[in-house]
Amino acid sequence: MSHLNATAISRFKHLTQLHAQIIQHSLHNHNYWVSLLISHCTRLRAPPIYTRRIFNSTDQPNVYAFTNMLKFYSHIGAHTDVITLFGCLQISGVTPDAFVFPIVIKSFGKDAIVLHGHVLKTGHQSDRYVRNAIMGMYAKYGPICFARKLFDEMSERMAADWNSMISGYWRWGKRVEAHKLFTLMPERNVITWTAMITGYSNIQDLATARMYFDEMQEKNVVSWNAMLSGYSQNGFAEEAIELFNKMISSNVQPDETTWVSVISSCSERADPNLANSLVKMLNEKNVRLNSFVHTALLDMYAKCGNLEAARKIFNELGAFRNAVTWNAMISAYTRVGDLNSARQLFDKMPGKNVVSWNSMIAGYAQNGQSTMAIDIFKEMIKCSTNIKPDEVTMVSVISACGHLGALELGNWALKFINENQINLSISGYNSLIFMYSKCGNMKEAQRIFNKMKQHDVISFNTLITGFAAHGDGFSAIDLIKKMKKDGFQPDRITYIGVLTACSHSGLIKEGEKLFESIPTPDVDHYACMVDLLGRVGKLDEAKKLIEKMPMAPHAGVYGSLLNASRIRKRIDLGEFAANELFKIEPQNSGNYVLLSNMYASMGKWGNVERVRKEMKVIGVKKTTGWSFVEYNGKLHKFIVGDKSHERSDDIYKLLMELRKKMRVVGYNVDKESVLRDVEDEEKEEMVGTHSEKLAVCFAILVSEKGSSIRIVKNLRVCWDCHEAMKILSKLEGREIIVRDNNRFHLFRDGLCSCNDYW
DNA sequence: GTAGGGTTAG
Repeated sequence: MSHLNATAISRFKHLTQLHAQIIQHSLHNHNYWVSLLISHCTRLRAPPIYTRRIFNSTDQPNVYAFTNMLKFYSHIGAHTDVITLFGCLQISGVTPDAFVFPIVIKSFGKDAIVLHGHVLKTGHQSDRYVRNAIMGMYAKYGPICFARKLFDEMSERMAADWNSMISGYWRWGKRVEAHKLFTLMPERNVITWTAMITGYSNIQDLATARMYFDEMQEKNVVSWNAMLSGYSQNGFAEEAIELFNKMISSNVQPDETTWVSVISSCSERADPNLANSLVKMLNEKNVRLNSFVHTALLDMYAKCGNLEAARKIFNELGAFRNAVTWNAMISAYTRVGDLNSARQLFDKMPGKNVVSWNSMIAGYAQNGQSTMAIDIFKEMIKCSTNIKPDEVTMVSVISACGHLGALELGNWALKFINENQINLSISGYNSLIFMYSKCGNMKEAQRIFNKMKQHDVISFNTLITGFAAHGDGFSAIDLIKKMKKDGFQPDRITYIGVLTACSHSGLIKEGEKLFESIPTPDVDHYACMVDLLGRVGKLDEAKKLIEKMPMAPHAGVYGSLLNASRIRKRIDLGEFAANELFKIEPQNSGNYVLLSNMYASMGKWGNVERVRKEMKVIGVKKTTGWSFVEYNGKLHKFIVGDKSHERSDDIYKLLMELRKKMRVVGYNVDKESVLRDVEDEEKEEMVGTHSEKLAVCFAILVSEKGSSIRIVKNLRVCWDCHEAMKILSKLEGREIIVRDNNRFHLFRDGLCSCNDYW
């Protein structure tokens, strides 16, 4: 045994050399050699199974063997193995020494609190490292005041004690205390400074972080990485890349962590050229890449639009794939709208975590598949008991409910949030504001807004857009005033919202004043102004504004003019606008329909016919409209000509009855076309979609008498059905609320709340 | 044996 040489082992660079030694020598009951070999396994990153076999080869491991094995597990982050092995240690009757506790405390995480008493009993608290570990545990997991108490009780402190305390304060958001300790600390080291950089980065104060970075005397690669990741995680991609270049020219060798940060900044920029140059550098330097770097690269390729390269990395990673790798690939697919590929991966993925579910839910929600988003959320809470939805999940779900106008579902989701004590941040509350606005409940939307302790620009924009959809111009104007008073700078969305609100309430003076106040109005703001002028009947001014625009008008500009021309029956301008639209977007059927509706509303059926023929020649297909009603927590969807709904027969029967009833009260059914035969698809197609009639009938069938009827539809409420809803509201004696893409129309007693058809 | 830096989802 004597020729097994400790110095020789410490020079080994490869596991195979170690392996040869182990085979040559019988290691039974030789704890010294076992401990030594395990410590080299740690150094050489040996596989856990291999290392454990060495440990197991001794019948009675002593405290050194245990310590080194624990160290090995701790080093690779196998915390459950540390905990189990510590259990073995206690059972085997070996007395743990002071060396064991810091390792074990770290792996126990917040449960290490149970070890505190243990330590006191064994008297190990006199050991400075054990003391530091206990204090660090309280600093990390709280209560932070316990950590401070231990800190104050220390007669002499190591730098590590100060550093643990400082980063503990940062972790608990106590900037002032962290800073105070920093100034009090007698001998600050590189770790102290790095902790300050990270602290300020995490509260998004990059300027101060950079101040500390520039001021520190001695920097190592970790300090550079701290600054770099501060930039990259807060969206300062330019700064990150600049700092990285500086790092290279300062001759600091980047490590894997560096690459991860830089690559992720490059992903954010989505710049393929930059991506290529980074990959070139990686190849030149011939660096070892771990799975973090690979995943970052995968994400970078995906965000730069190279899905094949991303998938190639994914495939090549094979057994080295982890949950993050899978998630990155899944969202790569959802990002481009390839939900099928995303779903395929998702279904195959082992060990899904909350991010996997969130990616899939958000993927559906952002690609217009709100119903699917909610379905998969239901599946999530049904089949995975160990994965809890978090705020991100709920933001997607709530926003999906908003898009659907599904109030019952939205309330259910909110109840879920409360019952599961999910904390909401600003964006969580913003999604609630969005949902209630979209569901027509502005009171609740406002209540949530007022309840929020902090707002951001999006909070204001969401509520303003809600007011706009409800035609509440005054509230929108009040809100932009409050916004400025609170010190928020309105952005382009804010102005679009307020202008739209003015437009929907006919506030021409206020709108014009606001338009003047926009620092750099863009094409969308011009479109809003054209819409506003059009709605108040100043169509010629609208056309003049278009001619004066400093940029090329887009479809929205002419669309507004066309719509106004239709309402005001200005054939000349309508035809002008329509012709421009046909040039810009020849395949958009909506424009043809608008034009033909204009003709129809003036009884010019010949022209209607002409447009219809033109559509056929060009090959434009009218997109089918759908409407739905939320009933009993379920969404009931209706499409013209589709009779698959279970109550279909009753619905059509009711439609006939209503038609009779109308004749009795004196409406000309054919003229008003309210209940025109839905089988007449050709005419149906020309004058607009009437799926909402089916939806209304369903709602009449299932809802209580006297209650209001709420419908969501995916196309603009057209002239025809607008009239139909007015009449129906009178006939039925109740409110009908229709939400088309972003407008609310409240029909009551034969009138509509909106200003479209004055 | 202690303290500081990393990839994915809204």
